[in-house]
Amino acid sequence: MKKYVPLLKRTKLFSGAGDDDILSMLNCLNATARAYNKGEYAFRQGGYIRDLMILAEGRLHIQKEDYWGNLNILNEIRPGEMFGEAYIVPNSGALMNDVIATEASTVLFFDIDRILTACPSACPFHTQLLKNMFYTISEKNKSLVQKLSYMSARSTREKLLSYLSDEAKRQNSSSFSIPFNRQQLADFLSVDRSAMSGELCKLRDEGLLGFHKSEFTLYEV
Amino acid sequence: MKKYVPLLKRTKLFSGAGDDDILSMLNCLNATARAYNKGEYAFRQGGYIRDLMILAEGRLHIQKEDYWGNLNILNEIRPGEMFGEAYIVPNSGALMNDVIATEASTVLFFDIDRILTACPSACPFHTQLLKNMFYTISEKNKSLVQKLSYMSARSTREKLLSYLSDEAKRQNSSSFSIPFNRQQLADFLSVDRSAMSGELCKLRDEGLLGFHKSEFTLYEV
DNA sequence: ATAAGTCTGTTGTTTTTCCAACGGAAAAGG
DNA sequence: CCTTTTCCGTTGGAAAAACAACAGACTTAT
Repeated sequence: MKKYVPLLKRTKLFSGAGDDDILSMLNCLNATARAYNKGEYAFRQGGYIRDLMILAEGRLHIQKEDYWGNLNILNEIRPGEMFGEAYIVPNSGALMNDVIATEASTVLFFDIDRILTACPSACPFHTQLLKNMFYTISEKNKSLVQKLSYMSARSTREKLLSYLSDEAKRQNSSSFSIPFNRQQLADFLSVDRSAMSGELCKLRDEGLLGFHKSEFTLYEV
Repeated sequence: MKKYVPLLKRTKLFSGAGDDDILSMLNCLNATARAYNKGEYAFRQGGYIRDLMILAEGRLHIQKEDYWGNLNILNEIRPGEMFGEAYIVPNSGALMNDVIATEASTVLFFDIDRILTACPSACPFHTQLLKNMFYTISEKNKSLVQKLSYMSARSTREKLLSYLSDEAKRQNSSSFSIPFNRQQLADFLSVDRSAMSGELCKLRDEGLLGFHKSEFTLYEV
């Protein structure tokens, strides 16, 4: 598990921890790792989760397929991100979504009960970890609300503009790249791909933005 | 603050606490209360929050108005529910939403720093409170994802069906009432009211459901 | 290098939603 | 009890999105 220490130091969950802190936490939290191939399902709808997870490397999509087979990407997980925290409440029921590795990925598992039940003496970092976990969930919560605000836009055009301008703000540059291809972006925003593609070109022709593949640039009007 | 103890005992945050626990926590967490009139804004976009809040009585809507004045209800808060947890992360920035009281409401405020920084001896319930808070946020997280799945439906019809069937499941009965009037439901699902109204009647005529005001009944097909 | 497969933009048709407006029913208020 | 306001269903025209299908550019695998 030692090789994950540099990564973990950069995660929000272990923010502020030293190497020693992390090593002792890994032990205290019963950390394990598991690798997934590209395209492999990490979890499926109907399954159960009893751990808190961090993506060490690769990329995961949390997605949902409805009764008629429409696919929707609910969220994208990048290295260092924590996930699964919504399902570790006792009796929270079965998973309602699929988690799929869109690249070869490695996931770290942490025993949730050991996180919430403090080990007073052994881990000096434990209190900070709790704080960090809380902050992380809060931020995720906020980003979910943010996505809800994209989704609540009435038109494809507004969805695109709100998502792209938020992304520009987030990356602190009017030029940025998004982690989706066209189909994935359409699934993320829950719109039709071809209609979205057309709308993107219309926005480009109107001079609001430019793009090449997944690289976008927003222009002042 | 004593009069809120019975309510707080029934909240998720204080689940499992005795009267004494709650009284000492109220003191430890610097709890205060504030009342809002019907229609009054509790918080406005651009403001800042430094407390964790619980709605004691009334009803709040978390809503967002976009540049062109379209109103969207992002969430509804009912008595006993915790809210504001997404904005208490240090440097999390200004509020992006409005919080409005749709009925005369009372809100309880708790000092977040006192929650996260344990007071070892004074409050025996503090550890459990942390656990409860974590569970609560997790559940909220989950319900946000659930709403995202309503929103990701491509048509008004599917949005209605997914929301109503989830609500039936949640209330454990095929007959149930929703906490929205038509306009609010339309805002919640981000669709046009009149179109939604028409779709509802179409669903009724097709025999999938029945309704009277905000009382709905789903029928097997 | 070639072939197979994927990604993206484009077009035309069909379907759905949005919007504005109206009237009746119900609720609220005096 | 009467007036005013809100709520809800309905309609028709305008606008937008969904859908299906296709062709060129680019990737990947052999």
